[in-house]
Amino acid sequence: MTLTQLSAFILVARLGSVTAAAKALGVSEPAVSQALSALRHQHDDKLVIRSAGGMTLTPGGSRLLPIASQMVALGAEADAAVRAAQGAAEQLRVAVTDVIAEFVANPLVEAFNKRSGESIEASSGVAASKEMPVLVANRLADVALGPQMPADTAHELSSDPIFRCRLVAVGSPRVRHTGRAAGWPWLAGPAATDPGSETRNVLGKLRVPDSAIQVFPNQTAAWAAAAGGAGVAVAVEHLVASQLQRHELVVVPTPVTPMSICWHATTLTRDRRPAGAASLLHFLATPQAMRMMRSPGAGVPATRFRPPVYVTIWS
Amino acid sequence: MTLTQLSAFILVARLGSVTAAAKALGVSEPAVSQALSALRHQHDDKLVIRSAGGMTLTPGGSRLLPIASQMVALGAEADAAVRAAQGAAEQLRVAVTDVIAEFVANPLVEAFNKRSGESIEASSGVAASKEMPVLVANRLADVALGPQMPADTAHELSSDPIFRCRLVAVGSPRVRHTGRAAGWPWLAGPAATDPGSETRNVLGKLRVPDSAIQVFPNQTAAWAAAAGGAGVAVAVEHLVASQLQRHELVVVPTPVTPMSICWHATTLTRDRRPAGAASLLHFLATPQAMRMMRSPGAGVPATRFRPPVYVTIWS
DNA sequence: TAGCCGGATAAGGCATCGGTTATGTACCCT
DNA sequence: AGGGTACATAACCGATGCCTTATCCGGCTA
Repeated sequence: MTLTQLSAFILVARLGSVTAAAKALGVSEPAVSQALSALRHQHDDKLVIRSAGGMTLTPGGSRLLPIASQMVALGAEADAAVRAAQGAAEQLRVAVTDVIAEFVANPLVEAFNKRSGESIEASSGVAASKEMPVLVANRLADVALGPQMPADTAHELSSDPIFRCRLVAVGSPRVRHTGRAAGWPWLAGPAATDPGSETRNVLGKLRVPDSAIQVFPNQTAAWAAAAGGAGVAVAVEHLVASQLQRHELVVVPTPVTPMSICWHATTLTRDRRPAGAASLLHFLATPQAMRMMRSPGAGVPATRFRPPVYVTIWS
Repeated sequence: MTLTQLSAFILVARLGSVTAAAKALGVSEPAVSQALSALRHQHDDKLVIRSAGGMTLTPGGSRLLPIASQMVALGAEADAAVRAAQGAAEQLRVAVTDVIAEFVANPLVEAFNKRSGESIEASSGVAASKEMPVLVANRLADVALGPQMPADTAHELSSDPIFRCRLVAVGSPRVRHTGRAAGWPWLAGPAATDPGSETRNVLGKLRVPDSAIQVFPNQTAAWAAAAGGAGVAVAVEHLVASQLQRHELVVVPTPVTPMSICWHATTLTRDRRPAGAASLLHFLATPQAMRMMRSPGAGVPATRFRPPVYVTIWS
């Protein structure tokens, strides 16, 4: 499976014709046909089949197309990325958990970039807690912000505390939540799907069944739904401070909350840590960074906004 | 640049040693050394250099590593995806704008999947409005939900209205917004960075400068900040109904709002439309779907939640 | 300074890729 | 049924990929 073969397949799928694809690629028709044949043999699937109105995708082909597309796109991107890096700023990749991504990652990264001038360019990506040690150990991320990492067997990683806060359960002031917490309807952000997250930890300790958890596309939406009376949500206390103050939400006591937690920054051990990572760790200890972690939901200027990227690993 | 070469590079970067990488791959040391050499020549960058404590990445190499990683991972995924598709459900890819993704895409897709039994498996991805025609025309998405698409020159696409609603500006009831709208602080979700979105359209018509726009990671967060008095936000009226009713937000009049808009579903023209797409269009016209688009922010069960995926195109 | 270790390079062999031209075969359309 | 269009296959060939063994070179250490 080579990139040229995939390109041929993509064009056939997009244009609905082998000959058109060949013309687009500037090669003979059998060249494309053969590339297709190679892919078909390897995957043991026709991928595209003749039908009225051009070649159409088989189920297998329609799965392959987006993947192939991305691979080819990445191939082009690879070239550009390396070229752009010649004499460019050091790049710092920060993996963060879902909650941190939603509330503090963007302003934090933005401030760090501004502070370090043109020399470092940090960017953040969302990752599951369980993946973070792997991401950092394998150099796919330089720093991870999230729960404390278990001491690494090979002593390759170090986890430093950066911010202490409390987890609480919150609900609408107009609804009384009584009885066993496991029986309440629970509302959560994507963090609830991360087995290593503190949110998940709380739900687990309360023995809340999956069927009682409604997951929202982001944490703020879950809290808004809780304010509307739809159920109870796990929240980082200081991040809902304004809703608590305005009495849109109230704290609901449970057997395990309030719970003290501490965000940690995980990196390689000091000797093998890149300069940018060390610099970020230093920044995280400044009053400016503390202030940003404490005050939730500051936006970033339109020109600097980056949509969240989900980081993936390959095992 | 082949996948084997990239794999070799990845392992060298991760393990910090050519020989270790060779051992891991089960080949001789010159094999990986040579693969590395090929990449270095192609990109005209050393990528990894000898240094104390193993091979370390150059700036170029550190840009390449995540891309290479993803390519190799996708290579493995491709195989699995096609195999899994043999005799599996038809896959329907729905591209949606940011606002739709945040509020209605998940419940809608979930309900559609349930309704169509095991035969169709729909999934949604976020895309910029401008990219949607390209995504659909190139078979990278089967259906796009968003603003109306301009009539396609080649008459390949058709855009059908599915839901009519109103855009308003909202702010805190405790703050008076007077004077020119362009002077107010504006709070927005990622939609503000999509040049083709209705939100962007409103901000443009009001001549709000970029510097006056704070972008939040999601729309709900922007509204929460507006409720806190930080500024004014563009909102789809029925999606903030509950906040309006609870008087956390009030409508702020502007010269261009309230503005009537209409969400559209864009697909290939009927004759070349896949069966699943036709089925979804039909579903979108049902009262059940209408209800879901009208009532904002329903969560989905934990087991069915999918984090948002940003769809990209390759030109 | 000699020796060693780890990476780079050289040279050679086999397989595959990626292209060509020529030919076969399925399907649509009078 | 016949012709035309479009995809698949065959046969061939040069370039490259990918692996081997052998050798070279640059740093570190005894």
